[in-house]
Amino acid sequence: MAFKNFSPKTKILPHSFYNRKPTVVARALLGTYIVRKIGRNVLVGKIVETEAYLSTADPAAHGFNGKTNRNKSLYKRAGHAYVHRMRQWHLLDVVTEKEHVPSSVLIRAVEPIEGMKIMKKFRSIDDIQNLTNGPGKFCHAFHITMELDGVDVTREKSALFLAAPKSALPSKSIGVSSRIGISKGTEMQLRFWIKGNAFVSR
DNA sequence: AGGAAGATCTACT
DNA sequence: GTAGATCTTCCTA
Repeated sequence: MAFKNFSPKTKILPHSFYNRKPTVVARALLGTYIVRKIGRNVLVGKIVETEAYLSTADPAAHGFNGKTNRNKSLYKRAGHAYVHRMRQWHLLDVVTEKEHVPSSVLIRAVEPIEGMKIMKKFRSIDDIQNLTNGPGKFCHAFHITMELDGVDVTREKSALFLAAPKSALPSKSIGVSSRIGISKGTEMQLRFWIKGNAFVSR
């Protein structure tokens, strides 16, 4: 597989990376690479915006009212994908903390790194700026569907996994605000993004 | 059964 | 800045 902007030798993020508080993981995920394999094609994006969801202490978290058929992947071990639908869109979380604790980090936006042609095809648009700068748009561009719900993202053979950046992001360059699009838990400062990055959703 | 709610997006003013 | 499209799940609002 030929890459221009991404080395496939980059280290995959292990289970221990995710097995921490969602606030810690949400910050640590900024600048990491998300890799989506579709047949012979590979899409790569750099994560530039995340939100933390805090298990049963957080009224905006999907696990707040307990386990259902829809959110059951949230209760898996850290490092699994939780995919759900929001109207006609899909949204992607990665599960954090230990098994049976429904905390997670929502991937809100990425910067396209590899496979932009395919992303454009999935999105049916040509504007790179508008390809992945929101949680629904990103999942559309990366063809993240319910098939990926519950997938282990710590395995390189999975259709979806995450890889570490070359160098860590200085904490100075991380912006913090309240979360977007929710009606409860809006007072908590749980949204994080890379300051100045053009692919942050707003 | 049926309806409301929901971690969105686009197109309009 | 706001309205409307649109789809699945869950609870009876």
